[in-house]
Amino acid sequence: MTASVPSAPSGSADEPLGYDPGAVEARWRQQWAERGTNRPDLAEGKDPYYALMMFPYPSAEGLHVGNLFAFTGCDIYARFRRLQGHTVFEPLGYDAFGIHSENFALKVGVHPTELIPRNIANFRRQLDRAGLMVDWTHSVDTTDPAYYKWTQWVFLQLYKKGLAYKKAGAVNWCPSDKTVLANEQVIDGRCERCGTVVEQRFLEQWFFRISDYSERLLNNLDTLDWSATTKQAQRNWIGRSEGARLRFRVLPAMQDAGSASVAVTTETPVDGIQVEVFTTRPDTIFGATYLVLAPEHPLVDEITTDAQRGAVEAYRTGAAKQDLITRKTNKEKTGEFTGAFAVNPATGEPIPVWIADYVLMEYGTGAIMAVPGHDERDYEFATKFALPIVRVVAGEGQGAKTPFDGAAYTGDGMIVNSAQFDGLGVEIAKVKVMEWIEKRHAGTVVTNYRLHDWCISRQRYWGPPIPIIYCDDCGTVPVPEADLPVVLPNIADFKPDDSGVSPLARHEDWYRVPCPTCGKSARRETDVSDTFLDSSWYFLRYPSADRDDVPFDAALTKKWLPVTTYIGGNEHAVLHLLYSRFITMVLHDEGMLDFEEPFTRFRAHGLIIREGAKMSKSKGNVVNPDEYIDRWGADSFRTYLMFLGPFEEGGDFRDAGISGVKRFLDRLWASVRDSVVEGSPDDEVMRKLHATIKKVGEDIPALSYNTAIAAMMEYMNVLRRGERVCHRAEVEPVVQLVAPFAPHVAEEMWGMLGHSESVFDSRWPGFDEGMLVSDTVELVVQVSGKTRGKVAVAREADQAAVMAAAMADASIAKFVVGEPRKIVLVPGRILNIVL
RNA sequence: GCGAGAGUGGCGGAACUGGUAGACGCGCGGGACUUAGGAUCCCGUGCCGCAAGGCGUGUGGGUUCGAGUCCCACCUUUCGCACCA
Repeated sequence: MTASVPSAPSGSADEPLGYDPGAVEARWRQQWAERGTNRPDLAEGKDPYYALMMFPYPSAEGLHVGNLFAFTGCDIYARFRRLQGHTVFEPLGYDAFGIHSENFALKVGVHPTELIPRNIANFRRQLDRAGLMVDWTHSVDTTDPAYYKWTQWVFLQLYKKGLAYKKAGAVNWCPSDKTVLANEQVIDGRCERCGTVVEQRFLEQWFFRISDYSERLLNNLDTLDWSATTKQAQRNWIGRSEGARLRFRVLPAMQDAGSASVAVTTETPVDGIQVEVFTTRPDTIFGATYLVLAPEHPLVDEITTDAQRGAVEAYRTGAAKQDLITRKTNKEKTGEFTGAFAVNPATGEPIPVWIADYVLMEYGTGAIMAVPGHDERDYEFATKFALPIVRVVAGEGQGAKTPFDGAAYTGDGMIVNSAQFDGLGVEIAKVKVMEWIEKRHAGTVVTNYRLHDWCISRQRYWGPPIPIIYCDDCGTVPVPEADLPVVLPNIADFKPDDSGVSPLARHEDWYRVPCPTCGKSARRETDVSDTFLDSSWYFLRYPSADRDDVPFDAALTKKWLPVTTYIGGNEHAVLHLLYSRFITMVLHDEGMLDFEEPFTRFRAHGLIIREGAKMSKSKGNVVNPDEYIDRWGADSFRTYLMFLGPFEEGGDFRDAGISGVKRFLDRLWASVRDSVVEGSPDDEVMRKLHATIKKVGEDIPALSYNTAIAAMMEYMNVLRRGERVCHRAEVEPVVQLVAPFAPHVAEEMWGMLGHSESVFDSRWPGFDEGMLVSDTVELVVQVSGKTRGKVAVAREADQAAVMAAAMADASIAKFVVGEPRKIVLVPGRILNIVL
């Protein structure tokens, strides 16, 4: 490519400024493709840098500006690293399986196998003109059998390790999507996708034992360079709490509960029925005045007395029928007495056993010891049902007999009414009580996690079939790896029904297969897997995307992974990242990966809003990238997106704003075009240039793109002040600074400066520290803390010299009446004369 | 309720370990060049005031020579989690 100056935009022959982005960008897209500029040598490249962005779901609406915002942010970072000398791998693919695609296909009546390639083609067209440094020779499409073959392989690795299991259980069922949802997909009792109230159903589901990894998933967070909010979100989700499991012996059914105490001994707690509870407050055990079981608790039947059976059954039926939304939002306490009593292992007293829906079967043991004095929920319940409330913790100014003032006391304090533990602080008491409990075999210290196992089966069509075959003789048989992929058949009737099984179950010709072990007629699993499984390992696939013999090549993986920087949306801060970490840990434990955390650095980008409002189709305020790129060019569009606000916070897209960015690029382009090599660069301009190189080089790694752009604009203002002719040395480095943001026009300008190689094969400019300091400095002068002016003094000027300079300025001196009480001089910054 | 964050001009947003608040851009006002300009260039633009000057970073206190920045109390708001024992 020789240096060339394109003709001025059409219809404006006298146009003094401004390039034609349409022509420039098309030319450089073609150049990049021909030269292979964006294809790193994965095998040989030095200093590898893996820049990953969350791959998009290729929707029918096309690329969203939010996608482009994220991708551009990642691309700028990647291009910057390349300019610094790294071999940068920046892949992109499509997350095209899942309910979202399938529902859309159903809505428009087009089969997903037709729809998805069409959407992908459109995405690719849009992505191509966005100027991303993507290596399209290493892409993935999760719906491609060449990809999901290995998704199924991942399932088999977990299955082999005993980490995939099938379990019948209560699942969340969305009556609208007609499918099972993961707990994570239920928000406030509603389907996160369609908002329909979720029902409970009992189905056989495949689960992954992610809960076995709770502790590692939690502890490893400390080693990761992730934003604090993302780490916190993961911590909350994993939900570790330290506590204890305590066993309460249930007394045999009695006619008269009042006489129970005579039968109580605590010496033989292992006999008979016991209820195990989870608590984080073992220190309050002396205040446990009743037990509560979840309505679904398996022991309820056994312990309920004949007299109470009717009432208990009625309550359980009511609770079961209740959908999750009422159960979780209705805070009014309800419950029923089982008629049974258990022994408080600390006091030896009998306490009633209740059932109530405020106790959840999924958490802890599904049973609690109620300490109404020191737990708000228990207090409310005890008040409503007239159960005894005992104080066992006394706070500041409280004693053993201080009555409750309408609420539980949940604060810190001293243990009271608890025999030998009286007088201890709450934290010490937790330890001492548990020592005592453990000695008496009434319980153990445990750590509890909220994280549940990951339900990966979906009774849907548009996903990878789970590679399992059921044989009457051999039982559950994994599909041999050699037989992968289990190809998703192209069926016309892919609409789910409420039978609780996948549409694939209607196709015997597909599911009827010989058993891989014995050869007898057997049946395939007809469920498909969760989309989150597709995306839990795709980053491993990219470098090896052209290999069909292995999921990921060992040498390439060793070289390129873990991902150096991962950029994506906060909406995936919990699930996708957690699942990816889990799968990576499992493969690590199998010896297939030498790292257990896939993403060394993760940053979540912010959200783009439009004119102060959220973008939505219904409001009709969605930004269509095509229109803006047509009008302003991709370079201006990219740079404007980054200029809106801090990358990690997002910004407010206003149509008017983009013109300022185009003007900036036009000015730079004109300065380069008109630059000369004769003479020498201006000192002041060069000082500003070096300061700008420093600032941009610091801002980009911090993802502070908006201020980097502002710094370059500021430099342009200095550079062009007085319409001077620019020296080439004053503009050449700026082309490199702007290149990550506006890659096409940067290439164009680089060519205009006489370079034949891509600007991205040049090296990021250095700066000279010596250029950043000058001999004189401007010092702000304050009088009693109020700014009154500024004086120019030598850099090393001492206090006397600075004072003299200040007093020489009449507009400052007039405020200094009398003798200063104190003079504060911060060299290079400020002089404060205190009167 | 718990956890994390955020409140700065007409607007988006700057401000390093406390040191000229409002960089940069939009918008707006004025000017230049023009038949014209939604093109380009220059100047101005926090508020009050003719000026000198005063007032200003959600509110009220505090620390300091000096506070957008630190401390205390409160208000508003965004995002997670939420009957998790």
